[in-house]
Amino acid sequence: MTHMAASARSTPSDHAGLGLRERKKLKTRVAIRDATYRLIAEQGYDATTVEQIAEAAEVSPSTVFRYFPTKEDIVLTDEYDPVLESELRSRPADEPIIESMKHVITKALKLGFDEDAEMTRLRTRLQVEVPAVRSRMMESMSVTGQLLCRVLAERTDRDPADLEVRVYSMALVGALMETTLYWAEHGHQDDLSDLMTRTLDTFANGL
Amino acid sequence: MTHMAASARSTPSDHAGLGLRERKKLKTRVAIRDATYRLIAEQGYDATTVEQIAEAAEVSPSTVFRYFPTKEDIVLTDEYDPVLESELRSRPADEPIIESMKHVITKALKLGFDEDAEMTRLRTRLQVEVPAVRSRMMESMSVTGQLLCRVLAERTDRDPADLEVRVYSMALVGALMETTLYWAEHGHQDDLSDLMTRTLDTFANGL
DNA sequence: TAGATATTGACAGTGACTATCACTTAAGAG
DNA sequence: CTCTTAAGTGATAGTCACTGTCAATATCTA
Repeated sequence: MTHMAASARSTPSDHAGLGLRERKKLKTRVAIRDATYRLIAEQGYDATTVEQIAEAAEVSPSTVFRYFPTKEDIVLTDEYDPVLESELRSRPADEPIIESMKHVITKALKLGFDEDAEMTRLRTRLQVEVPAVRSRMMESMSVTGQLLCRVLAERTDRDPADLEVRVYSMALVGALMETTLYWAEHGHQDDLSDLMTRTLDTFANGL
Repeated sequence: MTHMAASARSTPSDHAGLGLRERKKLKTRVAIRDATYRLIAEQGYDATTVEQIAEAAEVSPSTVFRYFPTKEDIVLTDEYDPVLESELRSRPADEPIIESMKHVITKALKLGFDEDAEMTRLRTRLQVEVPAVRSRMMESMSVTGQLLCRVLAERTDRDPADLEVRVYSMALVGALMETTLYWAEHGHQDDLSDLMTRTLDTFANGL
């Protein structure tokens, strides 16, 4: 879901009664992400080195890479795919997929989005402006695509590895991603929910 | 079109009556690509450094980067987007887009593909196996997407920047790309034309 | 508290990519 | 044909993302 607009500063299931170790890890993770967003907002993406991020987050560069496999991932990583999946599964099984997506997306935007609109805007702006970030976002597409494959396969009683299921899923994910880019390219002026609705209608009915 | 299967060892409009300079450039370009494919086939993608490529192609590393912006581009770059565009435009304007795509793709596969099946297989295999290559391929999607936007906009008499046009185009390109991946993942055993036909049917009619 | 284990930082790489500059070589004018 | 101009090249020296290793430290468990 990185390619959509859901934000993710605080993880879905924040610090519960975890051990000290886990709590520290979470704190470090958040520290790195916050430092990254701050520095990038100040200096831009390319001008911000991992070393600077490490220093700002008060960890070593090694640690940064232990938490995030690549620099782009610091910006992009979120944990909303599982949420999306369970939300989709909670919709009636005979509802058309497009309808389900409309509901789920609208809900997701209402909830997760207002919560931290600033970061979502920065993130989507980077997706438009920084090739490396866009590229990584597109890779994340295939993960969400696989998720969709599973759900779709279940609903239509097919194999998730079927060509048809995979094609339909990736086409859909591609459509959603393009919508987010469109939104960001136009300065986040439109209402994203409206755009998504238009997208899903186009997807269902053709041009 | 990098994400599709069209190959491109010899450029479409090979060495005509170009000046000596142009001919040399073309030779260098081909030398770099051939060296790259050979080394990668022998040692794998990651184990092959740009330095090795430069040495094998008998140029300096600087020159390699003058010809190709990134290492992935050496593998991926092709020049078939313009061909695709003109072929698409040569179809009757009132033909459904999906039909046009079927014709154009089938034709492209028949022509450009048998010519150098070996390289096409290596290329698509790398798209599956090497994340960096897949990632770059996905970036090239958006270029082909824009191409499709132009053609579609013209046919349907809309603005190529319309959300609907963009969404439809990217969805279609995503579908085609997924098909190529599917083909490569299954060891290139299916007939790619058949797969593409199934894909376009799914795209037109839904799941 | 003692010992197993997880997490970290320091260090030393590798390799893709960039910028600069002098040098060679092809292209065009007279 | 030759001189000028500009294109193309190679060498060099960098930057920075990212990897691997190892010793030190912090947490957990018994």
